[in-house]
Amino acid sequence: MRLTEYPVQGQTVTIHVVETEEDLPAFQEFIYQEQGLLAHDCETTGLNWWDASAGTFHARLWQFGTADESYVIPVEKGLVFQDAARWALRTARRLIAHNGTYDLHVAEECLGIPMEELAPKSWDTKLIAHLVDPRAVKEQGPGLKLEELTRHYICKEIADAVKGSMTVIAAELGVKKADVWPVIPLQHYGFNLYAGMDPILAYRLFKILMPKIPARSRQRGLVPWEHRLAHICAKIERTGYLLDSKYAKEQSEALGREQERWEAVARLHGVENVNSNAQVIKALTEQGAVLTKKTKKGNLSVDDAVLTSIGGPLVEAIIGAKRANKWRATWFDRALAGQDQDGRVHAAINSCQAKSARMTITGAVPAQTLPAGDSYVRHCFLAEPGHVTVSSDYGNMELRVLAAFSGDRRMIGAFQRGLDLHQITADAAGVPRKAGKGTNFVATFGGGWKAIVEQYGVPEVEAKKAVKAFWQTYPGVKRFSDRLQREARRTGYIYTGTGRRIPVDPKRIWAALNYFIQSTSRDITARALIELDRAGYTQYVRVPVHDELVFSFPAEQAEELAAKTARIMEITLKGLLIPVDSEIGGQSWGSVLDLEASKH
DNA sequence: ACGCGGGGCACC
DNA sequence: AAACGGTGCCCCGCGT
Repeated sequence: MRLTEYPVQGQTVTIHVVETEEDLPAFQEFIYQEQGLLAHDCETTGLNWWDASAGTFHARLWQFGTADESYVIPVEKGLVFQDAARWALRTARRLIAHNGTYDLHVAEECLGIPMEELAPKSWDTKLIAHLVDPRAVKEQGPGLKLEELTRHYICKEIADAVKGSMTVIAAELGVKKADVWPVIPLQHYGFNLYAGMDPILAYRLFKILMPKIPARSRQRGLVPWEHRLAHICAKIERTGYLLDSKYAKEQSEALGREQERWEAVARLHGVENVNSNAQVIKALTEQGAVLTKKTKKGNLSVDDAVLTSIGGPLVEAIIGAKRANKWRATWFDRALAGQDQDGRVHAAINSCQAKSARMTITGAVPAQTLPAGDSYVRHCFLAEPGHVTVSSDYGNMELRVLAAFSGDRRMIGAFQRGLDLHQITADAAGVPRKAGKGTNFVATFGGGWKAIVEQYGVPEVEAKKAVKAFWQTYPGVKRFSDRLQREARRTGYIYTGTGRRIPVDPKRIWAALNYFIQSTSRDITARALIELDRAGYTQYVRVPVHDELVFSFPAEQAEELAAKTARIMEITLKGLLIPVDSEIGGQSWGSVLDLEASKH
């Protein structure tokens, strides 16, 4: 056993590094003592937990700790150490981890503990931190990463040391930082120190953050609710999504050829690198184009709108090459790179991530950013053999949430009678429906007439009229927005419909309404996932996409299951239904879009 | 070599 | 009175 002492907040913490079997009794004694509440963490060879069965991923260290003591177990060394870690995880009555979803996957894949066993007794400091303050570091918030939270709530020096330690080790070993995890010697001093600190920090954060959870959030039950949701998302991650790798490869190659063709054309016109805006600006200026549009930082802009307005063969080549490259790399190559042994891909579903608590879905299935207009990319993702894809989405979710919580009679009445809200707004202003629709959406963002002009291509006169009409037509919405802004000005926060507290920047006070709408809407989808899980449907869920759930259902029961799950998803808020519409497609996700397109 | 900000673009 | 809300990722260019 190797002992290292380290100063934290004026106290000394002790890290015990287990080296041999003889060290294990002391570890077991520690677990017996502290089994009521234990923090844990693991270090692995990479991040692709789904590759464990392929032998290209494994756990190296497993760490357990309290506020001032931790044990580092070298599980890579052999079964006896794995047994010890497994026993400790099973013995603990409550577990704390930071971003514990990951550790649950690793415990399942590498130690054989079903996540269903650990999840009910697990607490995640990332979720708790989000309930306390969801802001990212770049908006002056604490952030959500362990290192960021350590910096904000514990101390800067330790955060810097932890962040810097792996960089130092990588330099020392002469490898890139990203490649250090599988090659660093198991007994490396700095590695064990870094690893041993993590559960200590997580434990301390747990103690610091729990009392800071807003009373209303706690009373409304958000703490267990978010944990339950995170576990459901972990199960969806585990299931993964079947990839049509043949199709993905074909499309990737076709896009690669297209990219090369366009790049050759661009070179003929003097642009070596189409992704270099500096080169593009230089070449276009030399051609005589006059660039006027500026970026946010005041540089010359060469975005799609600018390029399209100039036109010509060079512009065509630049747009074509950039698009082909981005689509190939972002959608097809990313999916192909993430395949497991069974040809499935596993998204990372960050169940509570954005300021509004919206999920983000990253990795091999970036579900929230897949092109929605055509089915080209979504054809990659397949329901199981013999299954079909079903997409169920909420209709007008955000506007209905606004109507329900604002209590605006006219907006509620329009939805209840099945009227066209966009037309109502348009008629009130005497403008085309397009301007009315744009206004309805932009108003919920806190936007003004300029946004409607830019986003919807509506003439300035119409946009101005429509915005004015919106606030006059829906006075309840105005009162609701004003009330939220007053609350935000007075306290710095708003509370959502589910009791979640969201900070509002006083310099952007108009955002209060959108935070309420966006976050409350997110919680409606989250509630659907929880209710579907209770009813046993999680196995069929492939991805959540804000106001939509994508399912893989056995073909012969698809209609029945689609109907049953849609009824579970639906909810009535203050008397107003948030309806769900299900589309039953073929095997691929893309086929649902094709079906919708053919209807129109 | 790496991190990061900026630009651009994919989405709800 | 008006106010564009929330993301992730690819790429470049620059600073360390």
